[in-house]
Amino acid sequence: MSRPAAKGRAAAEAEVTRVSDATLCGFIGYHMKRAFNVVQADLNQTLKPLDLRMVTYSALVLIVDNPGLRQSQLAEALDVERANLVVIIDELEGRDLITRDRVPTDRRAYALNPTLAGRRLYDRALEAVRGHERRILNGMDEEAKQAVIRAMSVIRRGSEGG
Amino acid sequence: MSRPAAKGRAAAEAEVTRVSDATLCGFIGYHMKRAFNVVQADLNQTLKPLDLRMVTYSALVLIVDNPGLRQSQLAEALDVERANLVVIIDELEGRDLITRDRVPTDRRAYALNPTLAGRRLYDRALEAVRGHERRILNGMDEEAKQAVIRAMSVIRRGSEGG
DNA sequence: AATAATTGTTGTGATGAATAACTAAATTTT
DNA sequence: AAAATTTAGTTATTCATCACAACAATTATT
Repeated sequence: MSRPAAKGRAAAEAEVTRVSDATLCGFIGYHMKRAFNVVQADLNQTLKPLDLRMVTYSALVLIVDNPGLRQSQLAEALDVERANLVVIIDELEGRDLITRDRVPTDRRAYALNPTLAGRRLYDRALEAVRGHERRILNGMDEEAKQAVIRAMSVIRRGSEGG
Repeated sequence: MSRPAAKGRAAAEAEVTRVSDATLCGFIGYHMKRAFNVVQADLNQTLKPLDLRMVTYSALVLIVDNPGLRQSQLAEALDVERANLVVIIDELEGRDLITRDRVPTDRRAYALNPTLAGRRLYDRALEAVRGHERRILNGMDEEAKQAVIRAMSVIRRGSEGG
């Protein structure tokens, strides 16, 4: 329809010197993926000295901010399967960053609570991640940041209310 | 430092009714991840009827837009390992969407070219993905879109020039 | 000619996410 | 109260993805 067919045919014979991603650049999702790859890579490097990954970091933050929450609540908040959360919690508990406390009123459930070491690591991790964001956003002004947050929220909302 | 310790201790005893992700919401990366998850899920659903995944779709687009490019060029453009690109190309070739043509001037290399079926699927996929973006962006104005693209570019650039 | 580098390929191991099946405990139904 | 259903956490399995090493064929370098 809109694609100039002649160009494609002609170019097929010649050498491709510079690969054009112009079509993909027309999509927001493409830009998001490329940018997020960068963010993820840098964040994981940032967290490596603290022996944390993205998920363990997020889990720790949510546990410190919401002490006493259940594993199922955390799983839902993190958007991971309950089953897959187990190993994450195992890791944090094994490092004495959190405790699994039985809930007297519901003996099926565990209440997750941070230890002192967990809170200390939380503080260190938060500082590190703030630095990471300063680095990757590289002087982006506040207005631009807010615009991104608004846009991301629009995308997230859209998936809820079908 | 800035965290009100008393709140954490007190709340540890009570039930957690609503899980707060306020701390994580302070980070752009968190919003990006959550939003990108939505995008990825919807995009994969969108491409499923065409038997395409994100990577095979991107690969097809780049091959149609850059006919004759080498596998190594495509691998670099897609940011995947040459080794891992092989199976992707195998799939597209197996479905007769592209051809691997030996390059006379360099008999190590293959030139990737779309078939007619490949170009047809390209057109259909592009239309589908445009619909997908319209859906997830849900009436976001052009200015906001451009702001996102600019911001994502800032993040991407930052990772190149160290 | 000898050596090094490049292109595509194969295989493997680590990782992550999705699923089913299970135990224990709570809740609902009968 | 007994039975059935649901829920919380766990285990194991499968599957896809990805990084890495090693390799053959070809080209480039010295």
